[in-house]
Amino acid sequence: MTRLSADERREQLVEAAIRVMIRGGVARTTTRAVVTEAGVPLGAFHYCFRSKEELLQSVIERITRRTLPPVTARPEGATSYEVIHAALHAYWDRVCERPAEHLVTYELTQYALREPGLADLARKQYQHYLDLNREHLEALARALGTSWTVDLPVLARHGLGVLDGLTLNWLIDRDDAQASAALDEYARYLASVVRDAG
Amino acid sequence: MTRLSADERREQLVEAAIRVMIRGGVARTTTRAVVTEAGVPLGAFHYCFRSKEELLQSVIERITRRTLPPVTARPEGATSYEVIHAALHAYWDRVCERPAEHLVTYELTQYALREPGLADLARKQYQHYLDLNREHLEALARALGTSWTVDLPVLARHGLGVLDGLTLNWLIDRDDAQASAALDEYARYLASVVRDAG
DNA sequence: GTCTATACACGGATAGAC
DNA sequence: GTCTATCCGTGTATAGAC
Repeated sequence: MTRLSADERREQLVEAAIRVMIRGGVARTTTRAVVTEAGVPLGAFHYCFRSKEELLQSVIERITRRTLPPVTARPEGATSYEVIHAALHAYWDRVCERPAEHLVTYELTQYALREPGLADLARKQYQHYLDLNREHLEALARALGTSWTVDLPVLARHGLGVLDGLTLNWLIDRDDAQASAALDEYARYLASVVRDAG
Repeated sequence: MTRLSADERREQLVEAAIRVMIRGGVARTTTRAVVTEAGVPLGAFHYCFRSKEELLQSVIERITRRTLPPVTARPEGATSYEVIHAALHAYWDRVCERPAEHLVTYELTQYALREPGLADLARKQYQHYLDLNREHLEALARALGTSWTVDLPVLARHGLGVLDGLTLNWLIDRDDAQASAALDEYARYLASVVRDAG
Protein backbone atom coordinates (compact mmCIF):
# COMPACT_ATOMS: atom_id res chain seq x y z
CA MET A 1 0.00 0.00 0.00
CA THR A 2 1.14 3.52 -0.70
CA ARG A 3 2.32 5.65 2.16
CA LEU A 4 -0.17 8.38 2.97
CA SER A 5 -0.31 11.27 5.41
CA ALA A 6 -2.49 11.02 8.48
CA ASP A 7 -4.81 13.68 7.03
CA GLU A 8 -5.33 11.71 3.85
CA ARG A 9 -5.94 8.61 5.94
CA ARG A 10 -8.57 10.41 7.97
CA GLU A 11 -10.22 11.49 4.75
CA GLN A 12 -10.22 7.92 3.45
CA LEU A 13 -11.63 6.55 6.65
CA VAL A 14 -14.44 9.09 6.92
CA GLU A 15 -15.54 8.42 3.36
CA ALA A 16 -15.28 4.68 3.89
CA ALA A 17 -17.35 4.96 7.07
CA ILE A 18 -20.08 6.80 5.19
CA ARG A 19 -20.16 4.10 2.52
CA VAL A 20 -20.37 1.37 5.15
CA MET A 21 -23.20 3.21 6.92
CA ILE A 22 -25.12 3.64 3.70
CA ARG A 23 -24.76 -0.03 2.95
CA GLY A 24 -25.50 -1.55 6.33
CA GLY A 25 -26.61 1.13 8.76
CA VAL A 26 -24.87 2.93 11.60
CA ALA A 27 -25.17 0.02 14.04
CA ARG A 28 -23.14 -2.28 11.82
CA THR A 29 -20.47 0.33 11.18
CA THR A 30 -17.60 -1.08 13.20
CA THR A 31 -14.02 0.12 13.07
CA ARG A 32 -13.11 -3.17 11.43
CA ALA A 33 -15.72 -2.74 8.70
CA VAL A 34 -14.50 0.78 8.07
CA VAL A 35 -10.82 -0.05 7.75
CA THR A 36 -11.62 -3.01 5.50
CA GLU A 37 -13.74 -0.78 3.28
CA ALA A 38 -10.96 1.80 3.13
CA GLY A 39 -8.34 -0.86 2.46
CA VAL A 40 -6.44 0.37 5.49
CA PRO A 41 -4.91 -1.91 8.13
CA LEU A 42 -6.75 -1.98 11.44
CA GLY A 43 -3.77 -0.63 13.31
CA ALA A 44 -3.90 2.54 11.25
CA PHE A 45 -7.22 3.49 12.75
CA HIS A 46 -5.96 4.59 16.12
CA TYR A 47 -3.31 6.95 14.97
CA CYS A 48 -5.83 8.72 12.76
CA PHE A 49 -8.59 8.88 15.36
CA ARG A 50 -8.34 8.66 19.10
CA SER A 51 -11.50 6.57 19.20
CA LYS A 52 -14.51 5.48 17.22
CA GLU A 53 -16.42 8.39 18.67
CA GLU A 54 -13.95 10.79 17.12
CA LEU A 55 -14.50 9.16 13.73
CA LEU A 56 -18.26 9.50 14.08
CA GLN A 57 -17.82 13.13 14.98
CA SER A 58 -15.98 13.68 11.71
CA VAL A 59 -18.60 11.70 9.82
CA ILE A 60 -21.43 13.81 11.21
CA GLU A 61 -19.63 17.04 10.37
CA ARG A 62 -18.86 15.82 6.88
CA ILE A 63 -22.42 14.74 6.15
CA THR A 64 -23.87 17.95 7.55
CA ARG A 65 -21.67 20.13 5.35
CA ARG A 66 -22.37 18.00 2.31
CA THR A 67 -25.91 19.37 2.12
CA LEU A 68 -26.01 21.69 -0.84
CA PRO A 69 -28.17 24.78 -0.90
CA PRO A 70 -30.98 23.95 -3.30
CA VAL A 71 -31.30 26.03 -6.40
CA THR A 72 -34.32 28.24 -6.67
CA ALA A 73 -35.27 28.39 -10.32
CA ARG A 74 -37.08 31.47 -11.49
CA PRO A 75 -39.12 30.86 -14.65
CA GLU A 76 -41.11 33.76 -16.10
CA GLY A 77 -44.86 33.71 -15.72
CA ALA A 78 -44.93 30.91 -13.15
CA THR A 79 -47.43 31.05 -10.31
CA SER A 80 -46.28 31.08 -6.70
CA TYR A 81 -47.46 27.52 -6.33
CA GLU A 82 -45.45 26.39 -9.33
CA VAL A 83 -42.24 27.97 -8.07
CA ILE A 84 -42.72 26.53 -4.59
CA HIS A 85 -43.70 23.16 -6.00
CA ALA A 86 -40.53 23.07 -8.10
CA ALA A 87 -38.35 23.98 -5.15
CA LEU A 88 -39.85 21.28 -2.95
CA HIS A 89 -39.56 18.65 -5.63
CA ALA A 90 -35.94 19.59 -6.18
CA TYR A 91 -35.37 18.57 -2.57
CA TRP A 92 -37.54 15.53 -2.95
CA ASP A 93 -35.72 14.29 -6.03
CA ARG A 94 -32.50 14.22 -4.06
CA VAL A 95 -34.16 12.12 -1.37
CA CYS A 96 -35.45 9.65 -3.96
CA GLU A 97 -32.08 9.44 -5.67
CA ARG A 98 -30.22 8.60 -2.48
CA PRO A 99 -32.65 7.14 0.04
CA ALA A 100 -30.01 5.24 1.99
CA GLU A 101 -27.98 8.38 2.49
CA HIS A 102 -30.93 10.17 4.03
CA LEU A 103 -31.75 7.23 6.24
CA VAL A 104 -28.19 7.37 7.55
CA THR A 105 -28.68 11.00 8.47
CA TYR A 106 -31.56 10.12 10.75
CA GLU A 107 -29.77 7.11 12.17
CA LEU A 108 -26.72 9.19 12.95
CA THR A 109 -28.71 11.87 14.70
CA GLN A 110 -30.39 9.33 16.93
CA TYR A 111 -27.17 7.51 17.61
CA ALA A 112 -25.55 10.80 18.54
CA LEU A 113 -28.40 11.74 20.86
CA ARG A 114 -27.65 8.66 22.94
CA GLU A 115 -23.90 9.30 23.22
CA PRO A 116 -23.01 11.97 25.77
CA GLY A 117 -19.97 12.97 23.72
CA LEU A 118 -21.99 13.44 20.55
CA ALA A 119 -25.33 14.83 21.69
CA ASP A 120 -24.25 18.45 21.34
CA LEU A 121 -23.07 17.78 17.82
CA ALA A 122 -26.49 16.36 16.97
CA ARG A 123 -28.11 19.54 18.18
CA LYS A 124 -25.72 21.69 16.18
CA GLN A 125 -26.40 19.56 13.13
CA TYR A 126 -30.13 20.07 13.54
CA GLN A 127 -29.68 23.80 14.08
CA HIS A 128 -27.70 23.91 10.85
CA TYR A 129 -30.53 22.27 8.91
CA LEU A 130 -32.98 24.65 10.53
CA ASP A 131 -30.88 27.61 9.40
CA LEU A 132 -30.63 26.19 5.89
CA ASN A 133 -34.37 25.79 5.73
CA ARG A 134 -34.90 29.36 6.91
CA GLU A 135 -32.48 30.67 4.27
CA HIS A 136 -34.20 28.58 1.66
CA LEU A 137 -37.59 30.00 2.54
CA GLU A 138 -36.14 33.51 2.45
CA ALA A 139 -34.68 32.86 -0.99
CA LEU A 140 -38.00 31.51 -2.14
CA ALA A 141 -39.84 34.61 -0.96
CA ARG A 142 -37.25 36.77 -2.67
CA ALA A 143 -37.67 34.82 -5.90
CA LEU A 144 -41.40 35.41 -5.65
CA GLY A 145 -40.86 39.10 -4.98
CA THR A 146 -42.89 38.93 -1.78
CA SER A 147 -42.70 37.75 1.82
CA TRP A 148 -44.35 35.23 4.12
CA THR A 149 -47.40 36.00 6.21
CA VAL A 150 -46.15 33.60 8.89
CA ASP A 151 -43.28 34.37 11.26
CA LEU A 152 -40.19 33.04 9.50
CA PRO A 153 -38.64 31.01 12.35
CA VAL A 154 -42.00 29.33 12.92
CA LEU A 155 -42.44 28.65 9.23
CA ALA A 156 -38.92 27.25 9.03
CA ARG A 157 -39.41 24.91 11.95
CA HIS A 158 -42.78 23.80 10.72
CA GLY A 159 -41.36 23.26 7.25
CA LEU A 160 -38.36 21.31 8.45
CA GLY A 161 -40.75 19.17 10.43
CA VAL A 162 -42.88 18.49 7.38
CA LEU A 163 -39.91 17.59 5.21
CA ASP A 164 -38.26 15.42 7.86
CA GLY A 165 -41.53 13.67 8.59
CA LEU A 166 -42.47 13.03 4.98
CA THR A 167 -38.94 11.85 4.23
CA LEU A 168 -38.82 9.47 7.16
CA ASN A 169 -42.25 8.11 6.36
CA TRP A 170 -41.37 7.54 2.73
CA LEU A 171 -38.17 5.80 3.75
CA ILE A 172 -40.38 3.33 5.58
CA ASP A 173 -43.09 2.55 3.04
CA ARG A 174 -41.65 3.94 -0.23
CA ASP A 175 -45.08 4.99 -1.41
CA ASP A 176 -44.06 7.50 -4.08
CA ALA A 177 -47.56 8.53 -5.06
CA GLN A 178 -48.77 9.26 -1.54
CA ALA A 179 -45.56 11.00 -0.59
CA SER A 180 -45.73 13.19 -3.65
CA ALA A 181 -49.35 14.07 -2.95
CA ALA A 182 -48.53 15.01 0.64
CA LEU A 183 -45.61 17.13 -0.56
CA ASP A 184 -47.89 18.89 -3.03
CA GLU A 185 -50.26 19.63 -0.20
CA TYR A 186 -47.39 21.27 1.66
CA ALA A 187 -46.63 23.30 -1.48
CA ARG A 188 -50.27 24.39 -1.61
CA TYR A 189 -50.05 25.43 2.02
CA LEU A 190 -46.86 27.43 1.43
CA ALA A 191 -48.46 29.15 -1.57
CA SER A 192 -51.32 30.14 0.73
CA VAL A 193 -49.02 31.94 3.16
CA VAL A 194 -47.23 34.21 0.70
CA ARG A 195 -48.38 37.80 0.86
CA ASP A 196 -50.72 38.68 -2.03
CA ALA A 197 -51.23 34.96 -2.43
CA GLY A 198 -53.94 33.19 -4.41
CA MET B 1 -37.33 -16.78 42.55
CA THR B 2 -40.93 -17.73 42.03
CA ARG B 3 -41.80 -20.20 39.35
CA LEU B 4 -43.58 -18.56 36.46
CA SER B 5 -45.13 -19.75 33.24
CA ALA B 6 -43.38 -19.09 29.94
CA ASP B 7 -46.11 -16.62 28.99
CA GLU B 8 -45.62 -14.59 32.14
CA ARG B 9 -41.90 -14.70 31.55
CA ARG B 10 -42.36 -13.36 28.04
CA GLU B 11 -44.49 -10.59 29.43
CA GLN B 12 -41.85 -9.69 32.01
CA LEU B 13 -39.08 -9.70 29.43
CA VAL B 14 -40.93 -7.52 26.93
CA GLU B 15 -41.73 -4.94 29.58
CA ALA B 16 -38.18 -5.03 30.88
CA ALA B 17 -36.84 -4.60 27.35
CA ILE B 18 -38.97 -1.50 26.89
CA ARG B 19 -37.69 -0.02 30.13
CA VAL B 20 -34.10 -0.71 29.13
CA MET B 21 -34.67 0.89 25.74
CA ILE B 22 -36.21 3.97 27.28
CA ARG B 23 -33.28 4.30 29.63
CA GLY B 24 -30.39 3.65 27.28
CA GLY B 25 -31.62 3.35 23.71
CA VAL B 26 -32.21 0.39 21.42
CA ALA B 27 -28.54 -0.11 20.61
CA ARG B 28 -27.66 -0.79 24.23
CA THR B 29 -30.58 -3.13 24.77
CA THR B 30 -28.77 -6.45 24.98
CA THR B 31 -30.29 -9.70 26.10
CA ARG B 32 -28.12 -9.50 29.21
CA ALA B 33 -29.40 -6.03 30.08
CA VAL B 34 -32.98 -7.18 29.57
CA VAL B 35 -32.79 -10.27 31.76
CA THR B 36 -31.00 -8.32 34.47
CA GLU B 37 -33.71 -5.65 34.39
CA ALA B 38 -36.39 -8.33 34.57
CA GLY B 39 -34.59 -10.14 37.37
CA VAL B 40 -34.63 -13.27 35.23
CA PRO B 41 -31.64 -15.56 34.76
CA LEU B 42 -29.96 -15.34 31.37
CA GLY B 43 -30.72 -18.95 30.57
CA ALA B 44 -34.44 -18.22 30.80
CA PHE B 45 -34.27 -15.99 27.77
CA HIS B 46 -33.99 -18.68 25.15
CA TYR B 47 -36.90 -20.78 26.19
CA CYS B 48 -39.13 -17.72 26.09
CA PHE B 49 -37.83 -16.38 22.80
CA ARG B 50 -36.04 -18.19 20.04
CA SER B 51 -33.77 -15.21 19.53
CA LYS B 52 -33.29 -11.56 20.28
CA GLU B 53 -35.06 -10.74 17.05
CA GLU B 54 -38.17 -12.52 18.30
CA LEU B 55 -38.09 -10.42 21.46
CA LEU B 56 -37.82 -7.23 19.44
CA GLN B 57 -40.75 -8.35 17.34
CA SER B 58 -42.84 -8.63 20.49
CA VAL B 59 -41.57 -5.28 21.72
CA ILE B 60 -42.56 -3.54 18.50
CA GLU B 61 -46.01 -5.09 18.53
CA ARG B 62 -46.50 -4.15 22.16
CA ILE B 63 -45.44 -0.55 21.67
CA THR B 64 -47.57 -0.16 18.57
CA ARG B 65 -50.72 -1.36 20.30
CA ARG B 66 -50.02 0.78 23.32
CA THR B 67 -50.93 3.92 21.38
CA LEU B 68 -54.26 5.12 22.66
CA PRO B 69 -56.82 6.83 20.45
CA PRO B 70 -56.78 10.46 21.56
CA VAL B 71 -59.93 11.92 22.98
CA THR B 72 -61.66 14.55 20.94
CA ALA B 73 -63.24 16.97 23.37
CA ARG B 74 -66.28 18.85 22.18
CA PRO B 75 -66.86 22.11 24.06
CA GLU B 76 -69.82 24.28 23.07
CA GLY B 77 -69.15 27.46 21.17
CA ALA B 78 -65.55 26.64 20.36
CA THR B 79 -64.15 27.60 16.98
CA SER B 80 -62.77 25.00 14.59
CA TYR B 81 -59.29 26.22 15.33
CA GLU B 82 -59.78 25.81 19.06
CA VAL B 83 -61.04 22.25 18.75
CA ILE B 84 -58.21 21.30 16.40
CA HIS B 85 -55.67 23.08 18.57
CA ALA B 86 -56.86 21.17 21.63
CA ALA B 87 -56.68 17.83 19.83
CA LEU B 88 -53.15 18.47 18.61
CA HIS B 89 -51.97 19.61 22.00
CA ALA B 90 -53.46 16.51 23.58
CA TYR B 91 -51.07 14.53 21.40
CA TRP B 92 -48.24 16.91 22.09
CA ASP B 93 -48.68 16.74 25.84
CA ARG B 94 -48.16 13.00 25.70
CA VAL B 95 -44.93 13.51 23.76
CA CYS B 96 -43.68 16.01 26.33
CA GLU B 97 -44.60 13.75 29.22
CA ARG B 98 -42.71 10.77 27.84
CA PRO B 99 -40.05 11.99 25.44
CA ALA B 100 -37.82 8.95 25.86
CA GLU B 101 -40.65 6.63 24.95
CA HIS B 102 -41.25 8.43 21.71
CA LEU B 103 -37.58 8.48 20.88
CA VAL B 104 -37.55 4.72 21.30
CA THR B 105 -40.37 4.42 18.78
CA TYR B 106 -38.26 6.10 16.12
CA GLU B 107 -35.16 4.15 17.06
CA LEU B 108 -37.05 0.89 16.86
CA THR B 109 -38.47 1.66 13.46
CA GLN B 110 -35.04 2.44 12.06
CA TYR B 111 -33.51 -0.58 13.71
CA ALA B 112 -36.26 -2.74 12.23
CA LEU B 113 -35.77 -1.26 8.76
CA ARG B 114 -32.19 -2.58 8.78
CA GLU B 115 -33.12 -6.11 9.87
CA PRO B 116 -34.53 -8.25 7.06
CA GLY B 117 -36.65 -10.20 9.54
CA LEU B 118 -38.18 -7.05 11.00
CA ALA B 119 -38.55 -4.67 8.07
CA ASP B 120 -42.07 -5.82 7.24
CA LEU B 121 -43.11 -5.30 10.82
CA ALA B 122 -41.79 -1.72 10.66
CA ARG B 123 -43.96 -1.08 7.62
CA LYS B 124 -47.01 -2.56 9.32
CA GLN B 125 -46.32 -0.43 12.36
CA TYR B 126 -46.17 2.70 10.23
CA GLN B 127 -49.34 1.72 8.37
CA HIS B 128 -51.05 1.34 11.73
CA TYR B 129 -50.07 4.86 12.77
CA LEU B 130 -51.23 6.15 9.39
CA ASP B 131 -54.62 4.51 9.90
CA LEU B 132 -54.88 5.93 13.42
CA ASN B 133 -54.14 9.40 12.10
CA ARG B 134 -56.77 9.05 9.40
CA GLU B 135 -59.34 7.91 11.96
CA HIS B 136 -58.40 10.76 14.22
CA LEU B 137 -58.89 13.30 11.43
CA GLU B 138 -62.24 11.73 10.61
CA ALA B 139 -63.29 11.96 14.25
CA LEU B 140 -62.18 15.56 14.33
CA ALA B 141 -64.25 16.44 11.26
CA ARG B 142 -67.22 14.65 12.79
CA ALA B 143 -66.79 16.58 16.02
CA LEU B 144 -66.78 19.78 13.97
CA GLY B 145 -69.87 18.68 12.06
CA THR B 146 -68.12 19.13 8.75
CA SER B 147 -65.54 17.51 6.47
CA TRP B 148 -62.10 18.20 5.03
CA THR B 149 -61.54 19.96 1.74
CA VAL B 150 -58.40 17.89 1.19
CA ASP B 151 -58.41 14.22 0.21
CA LEU B 152 -58.33 12.34 3.50
CA PRO B 153 -55.48 9.89 2.77
CA VAL B 154 -53.33 12.81 1.62
CA LEU B 155 -54.25 14.87 4.65
CA ALA B 156 -53.49 11.91 6.92
CA ARG B 157 -50.09 11.30 5.42
CA HIS B 158 -49.21 14.95 5.42
CA GLY B 159 -50.37 15.22 9.02
CA LEU B 160 -48.48 12.18 10.20
CA GLY B 161 -45.42 13.66 8.53
CA VAL B 162 -45.87 16.95 10.34
CA LEU B 163 -46.35 15.32 13.73
CA ASP B 164 -43.46 12.88 13.27
CA GLY B 165 -41.20 15.65 12.04
CA LEU B 166 -42.06 18.11 14.79
CA THR B 167 -41.73 15.39 17.41
CA LEU B 168 -38.37 14.21 16.17
CA ASN B 169 -37.08 17.75 15.92
CA TRP B 170 -38.22 18.60 19.41
CA LEU B 171 -36.60 15.44 20.75
CA ILE B 172 -33.35 16.85 19.43
CA ASP B 173 -33.41 20.44 20.61
CA ARG B 174 -36.22 20.44 23.23
CA ASP B 175 -37.26 23.95 22.24
CA ASP B 176 -40.78 23.96 23.71
CA ALA B 177 -41.70 27.43 22.53
CA GLN B 178 -40.71 26.93 18.92
CA ALA B 179 -42.25 23.47 18.77
CA SER B 180 -45.49 24.76 20.18
CA ALA B 181 -45.55 27.64 17.70
CA ALA B 182 -44.96 25.26 14.79
CA LEU B 183 -47.71 22.98 16.07
CA ASP B 184 -50.08 25.94 16.28
CA GLU B 185 -49.26 26.77 12.70
CA TYR B 186 -50.27 23.25 11.74
CA ALA B 187 -53.51 23.74 13.67
CA ARG B 188 -54.12 26.96 11.75
CA TYR B 189 -53.54 25.09 8.50
CA LEU B 190 -55.97 22.33 9.47
CA ALA B 191 -58.59 24.90 10.42
CA SER B 192 -58.19 26.39 6.94
CA VAL B 193 -59.00 23.11 5.23
CA VAL B 194 -62.30 22.37 6.97
CA ARG B 195 -65.33 23.01 4.79
CA ASP B 196 -67.07 26.30 5.71
CA ALA B 197 -63.84 27.28 7.36
CA GLY B 198 -62.80 30.72 8.51
C1' DG C 1 -39.18 -26.47 33.26
C1' DT C 2 -35.52 -23.73 35.34
C1' DC C 3 -31.12 -22.02 36.04
C1' DT C 4 -25.56 -22.13 36.04
C1' DA C 5 -21.79 -22.29 33.51
C1' DT C 6 -19.79 -21.76 29.34
C1' DA C 7 -18.91 -21.65 24.28
C1' DC C 8 -17.77 -18.75 20.66
C1' DA C 9 -17.69 -14.69 17.73
C1' DC C 10 -16.95 -9.92 17.51
C1' DG C 11 -16.07 -5.33 19.08
C1' DG C 12 -12.74 -1.52 20.45
C1' DA C 13 -8.35 -0.66 21.61
C1' DT C 14 -3.20 -1.43 22.19
C1' DA C 15 1.71 -3.43 22.29
C1' DG C 16 5.35 -3.81 19.99
C1' DA C 17 7.85 -5.41 15.66
C1' DC C 18 9.41 -3.21 11.50
C1' DG D 1 5.03 6.28 10.59
C1' DT D 2 3.05 1.73 9.50
C1' DC D 3 1.24 -2.65 10.28
C1' DT D 4 0.65 -7.50 12.81
C1' DA D 5 -0.69 -9.85 16.57
C1' DT D 6 -3.16 -9.79 20.50
C1' DC D 7 -5.74 -8.31 24.77
C1' DC D 8 -9.97 -8.02 26.94
C1' DG D 9 -14.72 -6.95 27.40
C1' DT D 10 -19.25 -7.96 25.79
C1' DG D 11 -22.71 -10.00 22.86
C1' DT D 12 -25.81 -14.03 21.52
C1' DA D 13 -26.67 -18.47 22.16
C1' DT D 14 -26.32 -23.23 24.17
C1' DA D 15 -25.02 -27.45 27.08
C1' DG D 16 -26.10 -29.69 30.64
C1' DA D 17 -26.89 -29.92 35.82
C1' DC D 18 -30.87 -29.74 38.86
